[in-house]
Amino acid sequence: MTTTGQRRSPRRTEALSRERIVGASVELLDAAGEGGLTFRALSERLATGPGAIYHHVANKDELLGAAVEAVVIEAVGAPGAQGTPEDAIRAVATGLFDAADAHPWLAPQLAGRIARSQWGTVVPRLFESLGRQIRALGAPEGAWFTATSALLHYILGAAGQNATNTEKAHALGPDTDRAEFLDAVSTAWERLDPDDYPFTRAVADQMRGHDDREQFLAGVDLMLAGIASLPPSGGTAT
Amino acid sequence: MTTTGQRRSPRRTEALSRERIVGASVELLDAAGEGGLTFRALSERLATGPGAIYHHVANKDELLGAAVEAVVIEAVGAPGAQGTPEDAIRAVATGLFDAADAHPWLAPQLAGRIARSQWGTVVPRLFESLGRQIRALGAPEGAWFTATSALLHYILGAAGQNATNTEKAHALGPDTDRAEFLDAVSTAWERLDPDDYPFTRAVADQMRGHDDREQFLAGVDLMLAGIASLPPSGGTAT
DNA sequence: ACCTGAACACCGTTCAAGT
DNA sequence: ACCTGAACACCGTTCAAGT
Repeated sequence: MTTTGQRRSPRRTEALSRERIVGASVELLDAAGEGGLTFRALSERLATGPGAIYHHVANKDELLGAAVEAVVIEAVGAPGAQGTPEDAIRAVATGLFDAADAHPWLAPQLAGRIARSQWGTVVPRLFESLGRQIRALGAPEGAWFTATSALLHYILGAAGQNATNTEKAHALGPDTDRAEFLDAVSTAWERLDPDDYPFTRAVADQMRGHDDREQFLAGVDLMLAGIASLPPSGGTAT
Repeated sequence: MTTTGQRRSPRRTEALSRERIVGASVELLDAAGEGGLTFRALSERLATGPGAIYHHVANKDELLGAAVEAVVIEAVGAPGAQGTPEDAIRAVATGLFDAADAHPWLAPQLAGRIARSQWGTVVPRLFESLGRQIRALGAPEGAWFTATSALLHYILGAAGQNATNTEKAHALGPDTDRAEFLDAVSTAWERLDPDDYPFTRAVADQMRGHDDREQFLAGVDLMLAGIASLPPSGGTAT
């Protein structure tokens, strides 16, 4: 009957909750990569035993999925995008691009989950927000599904690749920046066998000195151009 | 080089080799999924101890990478494609599509490896064979890299998704075929909240009764249309 | 109801010892 | 050089026991 709330207050500093567990998981993943997320490391960080976590989360796969969702939802947020459909699509794309860059474990995780159709709530969300804009763009109805999933696959794939470039550049040493790393990659490409890899060699120089974000958005625009070029209706004849 | 040679024949049924190990790994992955590949299960199948494998393979990650490569190389094979560049691209695409369908672990593995830039020898190979055709298509040089990686990301993403559909359909029971499974998915989509998911609901009906391979190739054609619509040169202005 | 933490059934990997 | 297989240092997960 003392103090403010007179319900027996928890003695522990903070009660365990799914939210707190997911938050700590994201921190662990950011700090130590995918291998860093362990029920033991997690329970130590939360000052409990490993078994306690199972009261809030079914298993590790669900926990990883929840971490993915938390990060993606924070990144793309509310649909409140203004401007043209193209702008709205670019906003979703850059949101994922930046999130993948900030959380290097994100893109491989998300790509793997999509490939396994473990969609959770986040894939339908992304699909929906991209698809609405494709519809607004006036794409023929028969192409909606194809165009939306092509766009989503590209965004995730390219965002992930960029994130890994960042990571590998850092791994080469704190002084090494992206440009230096990309230069190393394109030099390696230029050393490929001219008979087996003529195209890759020809393209190697394009990697050098190109802004990744710009390259990424050029890819998005390429897809938009493809969509815009579709005949106005009934593409999927049978 | 078979038994004919009279060099002291090994007493064991067959000497261990990287090739045999990779072959057994693919069998294990096909039979029991990604979790089925274990150094213990593998060594049992090969009638050795787990330690023996390390004489031919550095670690599990390399082993998985080798399994991916073996399957992909068998699928897309030699570049000897004839016909138009479009046909050659479709040949690579359907090769990967079928391989992903036959080996459900392939697409998630490959997607994850690309996202982590663990390219091995197979990603450059795919990149090269797709890129050559994009060049042959007359795409502007500034778009080669972007167009090729967009195409590769789409192919892997969509092929993986299809493979999972096959798997999940089988999991529902041997009698359940794809059409039945896709029907269940689109019914679920139609039950989504009309306020939050208007687009996904609108698209749900398209899933029903559509041939997956056809849908997949429609996506490839969409990308080709985007590439064809590019201005003839110097797209990447700065 | 929630938490504890020892215990279980596995892993990948190593390494002395064999041939 | 190649193989053996016990041993090591981990995992995710469970579960009796506590509060």
